[in-house]
Amino acid sequence: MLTELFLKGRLRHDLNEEERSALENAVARTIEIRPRVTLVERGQLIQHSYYLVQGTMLRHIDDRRGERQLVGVNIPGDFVDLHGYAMKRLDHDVGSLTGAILAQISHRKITELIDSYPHLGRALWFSTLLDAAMHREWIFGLGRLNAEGRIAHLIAELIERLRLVGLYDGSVLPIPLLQRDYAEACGITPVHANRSFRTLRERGALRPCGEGRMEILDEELIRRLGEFDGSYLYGTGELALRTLHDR
Amino acid sequence: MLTELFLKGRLRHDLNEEERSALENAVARTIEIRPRVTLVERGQLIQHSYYLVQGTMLRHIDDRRGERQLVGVNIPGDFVDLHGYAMKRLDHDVGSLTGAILAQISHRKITELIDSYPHLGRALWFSTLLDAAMHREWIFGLGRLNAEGRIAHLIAELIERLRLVGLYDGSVLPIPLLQRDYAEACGITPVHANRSFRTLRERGALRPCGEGRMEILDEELIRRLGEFDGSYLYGTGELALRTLHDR
DNA sequence: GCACCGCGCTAACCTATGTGATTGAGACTT
DNA sequence: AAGTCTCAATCACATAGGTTAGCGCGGTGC
Repeated sequence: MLTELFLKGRLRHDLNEEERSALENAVARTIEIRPRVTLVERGQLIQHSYYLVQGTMLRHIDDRRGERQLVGVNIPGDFVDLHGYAMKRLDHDVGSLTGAILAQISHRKITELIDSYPHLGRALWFSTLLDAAMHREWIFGLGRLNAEGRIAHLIAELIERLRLVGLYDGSVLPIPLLQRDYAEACGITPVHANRSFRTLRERGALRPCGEGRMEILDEELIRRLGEFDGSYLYGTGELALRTLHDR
Repeated sequence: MLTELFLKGRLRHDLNEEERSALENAVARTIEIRPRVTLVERGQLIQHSYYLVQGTMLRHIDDRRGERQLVGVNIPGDFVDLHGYAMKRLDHDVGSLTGAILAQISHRKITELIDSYPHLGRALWFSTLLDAAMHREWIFGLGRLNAEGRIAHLIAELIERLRLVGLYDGSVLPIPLLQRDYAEACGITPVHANRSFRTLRERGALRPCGEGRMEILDEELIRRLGEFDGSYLYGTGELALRTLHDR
């Protein structure tokens, strides 16, 4: 099943079988793309959205000088541009970090899904609001943490999100971000990202383990340095749904 | 009419009379609150959302040490916590900057609205995605601009948003943010916010004009310093809807 | 086999921003 | 009238992070 990870660990148990298979059947086709290619460009009129089945995608805004600011990272189970459904044009670019497999769903189908399954509609809405919650947390990190904390926060978030969808093995962060990518996400220079990774290494928090991946040695420390509290991911914790969604 | 500013300058002409009056009739009551009070607290279970009729509201995340990071500013025409409809608990606090008037709409009513007027449902969704687009732009600003640029970007955004809803008179920014508020929004210290305002003043970009308000002397300069391009507000410009929304 | 290139890594130096303290104006209390 | 706040405005000093340059390693192309 392509969409089995959608909202996994979140509203999962709140989507019934009918809704889930309707979502599954809405997929027009799957596409496979290579690493570091652009999937959706800012400003382009879109009629489909993409659900990420495998791989990692990056979302970014570029400034005049071509400097890139990451505004989001997507992992399997995420829609990468569902907000494009209501917006029709994105304000940012979406591209692959690794090779990736995506399921394409037309906006027409999404309208049908929402009309037929109002609760699924709210789940789709919810998933775009999760993005917004992550954005807010990134704003917090950029505004209040130093470089080391920002990197730690990002890593802690990725670990937690991977864990929610069952893709974290407890030791290796399976996302091959370059130090440049961390720099572009954290609003620092690659040189300073390197410095920060050195101190993280020296503290025994993590170490590189080839192919751009990180071995996580002390997740608790990473969370502390990043002042990370994952409740904003609405998986577990104080913000998660504790009662059945109002259907 | 309470909700006349909702999506004004955006999808406005895309809401028909029936939808608009349905929204208007969904308002249970209006409340008035005083300056600098909390309206919705992080984590609290909510059953209503609030639409801002008058005044300015601030949304913020606080860290362990009580340091506050603003994650959004709301002006009349905005829902301040519509995302609470799908999330049930907010990941951040919402409070007033000035005295404010808000229209309360119960989540039950919102469900009815969406079920009866699918297009209005998408408009509501769209409005929460506008928030997300602003979040992304703030991430960009925090990541890529220096202190002066961040302040300029924030001011340029506020001007543009006020203009879209017809609340900008072309010269005074009618939002009495303190320098501390700018600092909390821009991830800098109040001392540095003060320095940055001095250089903005010296450049002839703006000047304070009492009650915490700013007189805008050179909007073009402010936009340039903040690398501001308002298309992400989906009002005018390359991202705005140019065709009728798919109903 | 050699040249190249991207990436991680480091050092020396410079600058933007943080820190801590002080001052004065205006509003509000008592 | 005196005391107390809060906020804008500074200053002197400390430091996180930017800049520029360079090195080595591994992959890739010729």
